[in-house]
Amino acid sequence: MSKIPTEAGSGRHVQAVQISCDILEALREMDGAGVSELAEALDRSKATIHSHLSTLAANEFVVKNDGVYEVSLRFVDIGEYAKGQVDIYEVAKEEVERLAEETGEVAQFMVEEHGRGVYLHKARGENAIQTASYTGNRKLLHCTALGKSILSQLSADEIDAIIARHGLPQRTNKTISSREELFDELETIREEGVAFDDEEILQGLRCIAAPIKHPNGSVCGAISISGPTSRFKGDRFHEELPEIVEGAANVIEVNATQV
Amino acid sequence: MSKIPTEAGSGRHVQAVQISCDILEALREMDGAGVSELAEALDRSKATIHSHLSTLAANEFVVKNDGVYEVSLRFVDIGEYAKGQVDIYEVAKEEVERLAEETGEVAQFMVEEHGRGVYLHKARGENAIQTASYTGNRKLLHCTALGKSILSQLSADEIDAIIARHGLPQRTNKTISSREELFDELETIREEGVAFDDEEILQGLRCIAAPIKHPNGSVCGAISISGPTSRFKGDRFHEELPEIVEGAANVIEVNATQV
DNA sequence: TTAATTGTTCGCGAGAAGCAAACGGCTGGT
DNA sequence: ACCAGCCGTTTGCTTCTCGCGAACAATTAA
Repeated sequence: MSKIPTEAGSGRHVQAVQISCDILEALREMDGAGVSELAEALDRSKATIHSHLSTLAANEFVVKNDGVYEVSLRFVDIGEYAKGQVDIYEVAKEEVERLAEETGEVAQFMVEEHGRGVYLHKARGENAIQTASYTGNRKLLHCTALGKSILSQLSADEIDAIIARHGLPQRTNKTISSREELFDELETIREEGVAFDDEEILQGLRCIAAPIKHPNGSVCGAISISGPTSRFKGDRFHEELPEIVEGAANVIEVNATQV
Repeated sequence: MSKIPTEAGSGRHVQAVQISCDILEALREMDGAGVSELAEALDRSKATIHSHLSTLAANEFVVKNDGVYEVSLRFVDIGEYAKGQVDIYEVAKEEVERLAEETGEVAQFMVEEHGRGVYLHKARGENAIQTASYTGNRKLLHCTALGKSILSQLSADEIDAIIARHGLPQRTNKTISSREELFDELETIREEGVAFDDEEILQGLRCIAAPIKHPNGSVCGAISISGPTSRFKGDRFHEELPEIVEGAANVIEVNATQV
């Protein structure tokens, strides 16, 4: 019933598939590449890379444009499908739009997968700042308000599994980087119902997030607003905005049950 | 230089990779599945499916939720990246939004890949009807106005390669389904600069599309508006709207060169 | 409790897949 | 124009992978 972050890759491993996965990752990293280039980067023979690329191309996962292989637009198709499979996606999207409009800031929606946070929607209000995150972007959970609000709803075992898998790497000097510190913070979040990010991922950026819960108590995502420290301070930061974000999360919870 | 639709999978084929591709496709088709289910569907042993799923999960291409495997949100990430790699994407997106606003109808943007058309953006105006297409959706080129306007800019060889690969299946009784008919139509499109779809893919649906060309003459996509026959008729259908669509295509061409 | 179904592990043999090397096409340099 | 070098593609060979069957757990149903 509960969503336990599955331990990665027990069972047997198919090497050939691993090579293709590496190729896809490299193609993305390198913004497209040729056979020799990939062979060099992955330390494999040209022949191997070539036959993998052929297979991936036949399945339309890569495409050859002007002699260089690139990841194909088929990922857009499957990605869009995967997004749609998240059952609160539509209502969350609507609420994110509304939240951005209401506050004039950046609003976002995140879900957890593989122990990481995945941004699924972002809307920009009138005064919205530029943020690096984009739809599909995967970030570690401990260093964002969205991530921490999701973590706050998981069991200690689940959290430990995530820490074991990804660690708690430091992003800025304010990033939480010890288990105790994190658990204390999560306790506070549970009490207040809202999570804050005070320049923990980027200097000058503050966020406020609230978890979105299933009727059965499990967490299915989080919603947030982000803005500059210059506008996110005082009562607005500690009272007004948190209330609005919490309200938005609540709206999603209510609307989701009606689907 | 020219973008010749590559003949699918010449070289050698990696069977193991093919199996994983089949699994991904099946998972999407079946909206998630278990090991036994997949083994049944793909006619493979449970052990094989299991080791593939392990590998795919370790690479975060699939995820196990409550005991069923599903395609993961990693596709959203890569898909978003792939979309961004299309160099006219941003300007086309803006223009699609503007076009929808101006006409009140559905506006869309498509590019070609693997001999198919891929919808990359859709915007809905005030009176927009519901259409089945969605971002990432892949459709054959011969049965939409968008697709035909792209085809109209390809060489006969390229078009023949696409026909050989995908055929010209009939969608409605008005769908173009012979090579000659298609080539005649494409000639007309080249003369007029705009393509029409008069219920060729769906009863009651009409579209107008225009190709978007690179300065070097190659086609890099198409833009369209769609609406019901009740509003798409007479002068509006034959004069006003085509002019607007062609103008939009032109705006994209001009803006794209500035990037 | 038993029975049935599903997920997971293991050993083994066939054949798949990765490598090296050679080939052909293209490009750029002189 | 020609050669040199690089890249993509193909082929044969050898090995080790990987797919299968079957046994073993784990989960659910009856």
